Amino acid sequence: MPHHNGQSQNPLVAKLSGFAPLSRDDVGVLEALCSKEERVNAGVTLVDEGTAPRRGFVVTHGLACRYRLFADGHRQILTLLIPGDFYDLHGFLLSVADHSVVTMVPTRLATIERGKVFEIVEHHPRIGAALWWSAMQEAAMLRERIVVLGRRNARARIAYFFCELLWRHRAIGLSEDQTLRLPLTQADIADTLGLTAVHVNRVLQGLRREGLITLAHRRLTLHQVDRLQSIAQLNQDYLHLKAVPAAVERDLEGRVQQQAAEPRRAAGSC
Amino acid sequence: MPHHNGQSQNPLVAKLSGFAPLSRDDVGVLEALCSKEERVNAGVTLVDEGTAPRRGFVVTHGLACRYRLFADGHRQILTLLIPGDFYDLHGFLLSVADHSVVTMVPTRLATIERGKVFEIVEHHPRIGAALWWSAMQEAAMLRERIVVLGRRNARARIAYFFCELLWRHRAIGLSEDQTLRLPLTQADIADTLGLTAVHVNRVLQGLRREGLITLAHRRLTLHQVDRLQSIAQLNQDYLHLKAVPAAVERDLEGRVQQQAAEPRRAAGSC
DNA sequence: CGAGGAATTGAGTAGGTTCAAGGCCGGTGG
DNA sequence: CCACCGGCCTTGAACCTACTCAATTCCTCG
Repeated sequence: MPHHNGQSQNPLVAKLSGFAPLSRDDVGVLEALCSKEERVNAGVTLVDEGTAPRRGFVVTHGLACRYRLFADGHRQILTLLIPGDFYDLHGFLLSVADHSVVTMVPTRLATIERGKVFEIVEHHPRIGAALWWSAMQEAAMLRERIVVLGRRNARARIAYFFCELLWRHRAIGLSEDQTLRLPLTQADIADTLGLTAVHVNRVLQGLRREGLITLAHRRLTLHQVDRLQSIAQLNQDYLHLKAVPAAVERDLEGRVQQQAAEPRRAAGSC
Repeated sequence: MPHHNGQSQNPLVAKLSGFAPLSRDDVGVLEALCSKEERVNAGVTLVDEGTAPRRGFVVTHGLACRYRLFADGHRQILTLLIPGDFYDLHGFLLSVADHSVVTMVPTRLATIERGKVFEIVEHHPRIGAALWWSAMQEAAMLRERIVVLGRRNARARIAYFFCELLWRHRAIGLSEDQTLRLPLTQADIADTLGLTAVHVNRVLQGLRREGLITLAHRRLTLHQVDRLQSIAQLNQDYLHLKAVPAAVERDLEGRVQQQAAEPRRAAGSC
């Protein structure tokens, strides 16, 4: 059972490998899925709230965000899309997008043909399982944001945000040590965390003064991750970014074998 | 093509019917799924953060909530589970629950056997599609909460919360007119919206004074839904609670037929 | 080198919290 | 049927976090 282990160059593979053990074949399929990259400038709207999105995509390089804009000019960033993250992977033809997506730096995408993912999942149950876990983790992150916005002050929100970013970047092999690329303005951070740019500025200065972070030239370094985690009141393992628990792996193997023995059975995943 | 239309007594059927047209057979399967009800008192912990949840369930009567508790005694309610809502329907053996679930009134549940849903979905693509849409709508609601907590004041948060509740209750046939059962304390509302009970109290008084709501004896009435929606800065149709767009129905029919013609194909759903 | 976005700083304000006390109401037991 | 009890709601006052508005400086990029 030849499973892929180390971190791939391909961020999608790296991310999904964290959720389920992928075979060499699985990896090939995912790499093929990302092969036709498209380059997009910074500030390009990929999905426009209120219109029907054309098709899904995977971010392979760069950075984008989902956001909502309001009449009064306020903005709320919902999630960042870093390499390996995707939008409407299943091509579910939303009639109307309830939020927009925009690139924040020059970015590369692989657009996904409608229906393609269903096909893949059918023949690659491990990919299906990984996508399921990925969706569950995404939901867990949304819930965590609700907690953060509902019950944490600015300092804790920012500490949380930085810790989350570090972990996500590590999961796709984009952060050796405690440093990562962060091409966000303070206004972007504010819009992510429900704060104002002015206040973000002041809190960042505090964190810098205490030697907890360095943030300059679009690079963020967390000097004391453990202290930041405690400021964020962060529950170490909420993120499901850890290796898939052994029980689940056994479960998956069971289903894979079942499928082999009984070809009609659906892959129990999408 | 005999599809079920009107609102069923069964809240799960009513809810899923809003997402995809269900056949008589589909409805029967869902009703069977909910047949073994279990009665639970108020204040019973169904899932305990930090432990492995035993199994998934559907709420058939009553009210529960997902929440997180903190060392300092603060609480954040993540989502309410009203009839028709479910927890871990797919029985995905989470190694550790990242939040707790507790009943808020005497409640009836149907517990779901592990693997059962995979089986059902395999043979009932319309149910699979409906569950997919349900999951997407749940994610949309989580995103909306992020917006509400990030960028709205207390008055708008509460107006939003009440509008959402009304719509959700209507979707399952639990609200004629503009009234619904709301057995929450002001502290519960505060914990849902990231506020304090004291402040919720003051804002509620304002809404009452303006004749916008009545909230007493565990019953909530919205007297001017349109005005409340505008206070909430609510985008009418974000909720995906509307009828499934025609395009998606066509798509579903396509896939259903495809499956009939080519039995090996997975149902593209779970 | 100039221009424009981003970061920084200051001062005043507001929305919401905190702490604390009192009143209401529903349910329970005598 | 009434009295009691505990949880919930209500009110007041002081405080504080974060916002707003505005001006200045710093960077970065062309």
